[in-house]
Amino acid sequence: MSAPRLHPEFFIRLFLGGSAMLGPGKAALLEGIARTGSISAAGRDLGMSYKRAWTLVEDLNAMFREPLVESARGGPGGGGATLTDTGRQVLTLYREIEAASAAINAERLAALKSMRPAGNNG
Amino acid sequence: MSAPRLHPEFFIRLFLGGSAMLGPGKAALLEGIARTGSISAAGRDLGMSYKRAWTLVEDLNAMFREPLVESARGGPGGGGATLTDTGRQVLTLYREIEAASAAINAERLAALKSMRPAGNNG
DNA sequence: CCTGGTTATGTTCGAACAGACATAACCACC
DNA sequence: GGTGGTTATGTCTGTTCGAACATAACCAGG
Repeated sequence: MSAPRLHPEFFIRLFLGGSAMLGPGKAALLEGIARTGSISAAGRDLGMSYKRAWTLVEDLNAMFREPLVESARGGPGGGGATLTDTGRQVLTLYREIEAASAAINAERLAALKSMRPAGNNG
Repeated sequence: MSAPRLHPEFFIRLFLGGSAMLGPGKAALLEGIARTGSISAAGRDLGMSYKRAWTLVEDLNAMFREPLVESARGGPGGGGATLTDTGRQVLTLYREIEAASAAINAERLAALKSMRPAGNNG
């Protein structure tokens, strides 16, 4: 196993106006940063390059009035990154949206899956 | 205006196991076929090439036990395509999932949008 | 002062993908 | 029998996207 493949059957991508979009990748990255305290560590966990992780963070910080991630070069451990209050709020809202959608549609999703060919269920 | 830009805010992509996924594009295509009775006409409406539309139809037909689209070459009007019962069911379920998710998360989505910079609402 | 781990950026290469052409088969209709 | 509109496929090409590589700045700690 390489990246802890998030399985969900339910991928939600939010379009917040302009080209600002928020999906599973950015949410997972925010969560990884909250957990590890580092952009690069979060990126490693998710199997993405530091460059890509950093680019996503830049996108995230640009798409809200206040940044979601605060970062520091140097210092103890070489540096690090943490979620701001706004970052935590956005992540929480996204997770709630995911969970609520999955819960309210569980039956419909099961109906769809029951129409699939045998042996192809994930 | 080129393609009748589907409303968005809320894009849901379902992973049904294996590489089978169902998202807004395929749903719109199914709807277009139901409306126009033709793959190419539906493709034109959505601003996609016939090739692409046909490829998506092939995918859709392969991912369920029964085909979602039935097509005929030649005949009145040169040919055409229609949704099967399965096709209508799948489309209906997907639309219901979209609607239910949007409804139950309207408030959370508004909260997210309120955090965006001014003048960038879509 | 040197080292190590991190943030921050630029550049380059390859693969995946979408779009544009091109063609053939099919059949009601005139 | 030709025409027209459609389904059905293949090929090619340009573009986009990610991965990989390379560097630099930064600073606590030994």
